[in-house]
Amino acid sequence: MRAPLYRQIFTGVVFHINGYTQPSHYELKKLLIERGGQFLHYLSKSQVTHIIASNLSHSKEKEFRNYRVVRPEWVVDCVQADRLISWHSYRLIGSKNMGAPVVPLNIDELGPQGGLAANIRQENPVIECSVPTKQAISRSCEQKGIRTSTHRKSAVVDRFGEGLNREWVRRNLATESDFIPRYYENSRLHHLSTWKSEMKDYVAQLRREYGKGTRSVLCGRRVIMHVDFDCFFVAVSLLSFPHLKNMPVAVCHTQQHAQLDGRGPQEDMPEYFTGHSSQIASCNYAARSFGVKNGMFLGQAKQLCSALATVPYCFDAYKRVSKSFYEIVTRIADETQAVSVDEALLDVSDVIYRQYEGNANALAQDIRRRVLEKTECAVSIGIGPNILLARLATIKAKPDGVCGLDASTFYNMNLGVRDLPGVGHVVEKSLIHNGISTVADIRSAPISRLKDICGDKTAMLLFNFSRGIDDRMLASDKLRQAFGADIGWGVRFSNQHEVDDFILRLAEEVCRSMAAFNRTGTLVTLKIKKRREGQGKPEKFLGHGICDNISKSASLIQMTNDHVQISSSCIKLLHGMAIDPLDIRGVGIHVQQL
DNA sequence: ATCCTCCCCTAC
DNA sequence: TAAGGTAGGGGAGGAT
Ligand SMILES: Nc1ccn([C@H]2C[C@H](O)[C@@H](COP(=O)(O)OP(=O)(O)OP(=O)(O)O)O2)c(=O)n1
Ligand SMILES: [Mg+2]
Repeated sequence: MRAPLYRQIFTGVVFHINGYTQPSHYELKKLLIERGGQFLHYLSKSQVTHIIASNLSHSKEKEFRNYRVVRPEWVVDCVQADRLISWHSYRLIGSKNMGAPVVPLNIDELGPQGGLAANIRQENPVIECSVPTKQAISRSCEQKGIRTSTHRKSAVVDRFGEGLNREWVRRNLATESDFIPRYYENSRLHHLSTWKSEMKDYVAQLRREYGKGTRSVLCGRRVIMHVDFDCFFVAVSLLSFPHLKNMPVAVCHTQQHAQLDGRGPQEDMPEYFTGHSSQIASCNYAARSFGVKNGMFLGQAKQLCSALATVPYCFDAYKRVSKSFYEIVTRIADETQAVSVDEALLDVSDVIYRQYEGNANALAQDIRRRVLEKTECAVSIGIGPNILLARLATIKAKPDGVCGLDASTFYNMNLGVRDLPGVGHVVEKSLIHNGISTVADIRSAPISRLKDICGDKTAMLLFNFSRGIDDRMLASDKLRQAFGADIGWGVRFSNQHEVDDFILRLAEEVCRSMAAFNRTGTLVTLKIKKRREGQGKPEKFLGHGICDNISKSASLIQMTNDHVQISSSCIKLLHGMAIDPLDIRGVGIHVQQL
């Protein structure tokens, strides 16, 4: 075998060339391959390490946003220097000069070729791909704890005036060692997700206790009920603040809950830090009459309703009330599906005949009375021949009522597309863009057109929904298919070590949860939220702002829920992504193939 | 055809 | 001060 003619400087580089280039396609390919590079004729996103292009169309730029896109001069200069030069100053997309180093290629991802390691280390000798040990982390935490003037924590990099170096802001960043438990304790969305799983389990347990068998589903007309608390968080929190009951009220995080303790703002603080971007989890109907909505920022809500009162979260009480609620409905219904902490679907097809002479309304009022007596909170109930119509009936039932809905009444409701479950703001927009804004419009559109707009499955679902048809059964207790943890708040890193540290802690979180359910898996996915080029301070304080989402997955050799294996695999995945730690605004770890 | 990877969307 | 999580349905496009 002959020795290669050139030093194999491009070993491990898998490249794809896009569009017209100078030097030509052919010349670049020759230069790269002769020196150990691997050429992909078609872009394979999982394999490619570099995309070479001189200019990109708008859509290609979007598509390639998360890849190393370099100008052809990089190849020429590497050849000239006879070594692999850092690609960063040859970036075609994004800033040409980034302040901080970017992680090297992940050599483990690229296969067994031996020659690459030396090259990579040359390209960036500082950063090693390694899993921090427990000891290393506790050591680093000890260091963080020291607050003498000589050992002060180094400054956080604050490029966008987010106030990251204010003492109280710093204490709430993801780099703090107790960040994850503290954050989870206060995150409503985390609680919402956790409770959903817990309530599914609780329903399964109650059904065993109550001796409920699987319903003989196949035949006959169904009667489905959709039971949902009215402004759940507010209703429960107001049990502790009954004097506010008739005022417009919202549940949210804010220091000031002013009307409770009479305190005003602490001191002169820019608006960005004073709760204007606190989200309203739930607001009552008095507040809604001003246009206030769940999920809205407090600042915006206050503009609509200056008298809006705020009350704090009472997470323990929400869970307590929810359990009481599920005890009541699970005992009564033939079949129960937990939809969320405050919402259940019931199949009552048999029980209304066995105990209520076919009077669904009487059963519904019975449920409402029992829940009110037990929890002091109101539920509304929608009744229909299927899940869709029961859900839509609930809209009419609220607040504090019951409503039945059949297909013919549904036809006359003149609903907008957004009212259908499964149509969110994106699908709504593309439907409206195509001249379809109401349920009646969907009904008169040919299925082929719907398929073009929103894909086969969704089109079929909407086609049926628009005619009041929904054959879905209540979800039986299916085994959970995935475990994950995502955090997109307070995530600000100043160096690679902090990122690796956080990934280890997040992996521990996922593994803890898997162990609790006695489950293992083989497919690990790392999701990163990366600040989009050109974006500065997020709209929400310490939030993720507008990001590109990047995910990469890896198969493990064997089933596991071991955090060392999972975090090390994630750290390898991260190093294959070429992301500046300063741009990371969110991290998620998921395990599947359980 | 069907699977796999890397996404996007929705709901609470 | 704020606490923008997550499971599951689904699609595009390449690999098998
Ligand atoms: N953007 C949102 C939506 C909901 N929730 C929480 C608080 C709600 O109280 C609970 C239940 O959500 P619902 O959609 O059922 O809303 P409500 O129960 O508050 O009001 P209603 O059901 O009367 O419309 O979930 C939240 O935190 N953030
Ligand atoms: Mg509700």
